[in-house]
Parts: sequence; C-alpha cells; structure tokens
Amino acid sequence: MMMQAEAQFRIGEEGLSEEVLVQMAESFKALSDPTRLQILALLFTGEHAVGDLADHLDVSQSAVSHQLRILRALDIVRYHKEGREVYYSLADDHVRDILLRTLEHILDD
Amino acid sequence: MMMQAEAQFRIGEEGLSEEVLVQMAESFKALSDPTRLQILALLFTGEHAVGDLADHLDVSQSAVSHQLRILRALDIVRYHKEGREVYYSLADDHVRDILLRTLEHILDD
DNA sequence: TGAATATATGAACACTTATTCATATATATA
DNA sequence: TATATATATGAATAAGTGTTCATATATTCA
Repeated sequence: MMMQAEAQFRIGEEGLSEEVLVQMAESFKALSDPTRLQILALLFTGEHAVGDLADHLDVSQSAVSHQLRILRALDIVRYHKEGREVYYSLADDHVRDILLRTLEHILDD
Repeated sequence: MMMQAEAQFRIGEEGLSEEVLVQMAESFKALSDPTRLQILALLFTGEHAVGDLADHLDVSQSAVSHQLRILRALDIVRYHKEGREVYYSLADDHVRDILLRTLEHILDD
C-alpha cells in the first residue's frame, strides 16, 4: 500500500512544490545542529525542564532557550508550563522515526 | 523488538556520544537546503545525470556539482560514470524513509 | 591530435547561524 | 511587597554556507 507521502513525492514533473521543499529544508535544518540534537536525545527519554536540559549541555541557558524556540517553531517539540518551569518533550512519532532512521544510517558503515 | 538504533539512543546518561551527534547533525545539514532536496526529489524517481539535474533546477551546473559533493560525502547518494556523464541515485532506503517521514511531518498540519 | 562536451573544483562574496551577554518577563516564596 | 528563581528575548559577533565565475579535468568524436 502506497503511503500518502510517497504518492506526493511523485506528483508533478519537477517533483515537490518549492514551498514544500523549503518547509522540509527548514525541518531538517532544525535537526542539523549538535546542540539541538543533544536536546532531542535527552527528550527522547522523556520530558525535561529547560534548566535541566541546560545542566546536561555545554552551553548557556540562554542558548538552550534560543534552540528550543527553533524546535518549537517547527513543531518538533511540545511544551507545557508547571509553575515557573517549562517542560519540553518530543512532538510526535515522526520525530522519533526520523531520528532513529538517521542514527541507523550513521551506524551502517 | 527493540531496534539497534533505539537501544543506542538510550545508552549513557548524556545520551549519544558527541561524535555520533555531530555525524547526525552533518547528515541532517546535508538535507537542509532546498536545492539539495530538489536534487533528491528528482533522484527519488530514479537515477539522473548531473546535466539533467541542472536542467531541472534554477542554479548553475557548478552549484549542482558542489551540492552533489556534499551529498556524496555523507553517503546520501551513489554515482557511477557512463562515458563522460555521471549518473547519481539515492544511496539507500534509509534516505528514502527519512525523506518520506519528514514529508509526512510537513503534511500533518 | 584538436575541438567539443560533461563534470568537478577553487576563490570570492553575500547571507545565515549559534553563541554569549545583558536584560526582560513570569512565577513562587519569604 | 520585595526577593529569588526559571525562562525568554534582543543585540552583537565569530564562524559557516550557497552561489557564481573562471578554470581544470576527463571523455568522446571528427
């Protein structure tokens, strides 16, 4: 059975619309930084507050917030507030799948 | 059954090693440009020579070669020469999967 | 061999990005 | 209310990126 996405990939002589390609590029760009990937690796095991993330990384809390903003904008992470803390988690299973496939791709040497 | 990659994602308190995260980031970076994605969308339907790719894109042949070099370096595309033409194609199914998952992610709005 | 064609490469440049620092906003607590 | 804590934001800056232009390399064919 052909998935919707696979069907879409074949639409049109030039392939996907410029708009969709730009959106895909933006999503991949959001995953293309080691700091953001480290954040996602931490979130892979469950939700974490911003400060907790910052404690596990080598960058400032400010940098973590900036990166979370990027991940948020692309629906890669969700968040909810509890008191003055903000807990982040992975947005959906697509994100999990994409991370795992890419890890497999890396490990296949 | 837990995949190897999934198991790997949980290894260690800090998650994945810095080296693996950097490699993943490089792979995603290779996918994070509209021109390169358009190349991959064309290759999704089968192999294409460099000039053929350039004819379908809005950038110079030089730019296409530069981008193919990046995709080659990360094992995202394969190639073989036939006479003076060089035919490129997608390297493996991980690449197909990653592209499709991301497209699904985009289309889920 | 010489000309034409296909692809690759290096330099230069405009544009983008990840970080820190300083500070703002929001919430809890004494 | 005043203070402390958690997070977010804007400005500045150093480093990285995608493109074109010019040119090199490789292959075919007259």
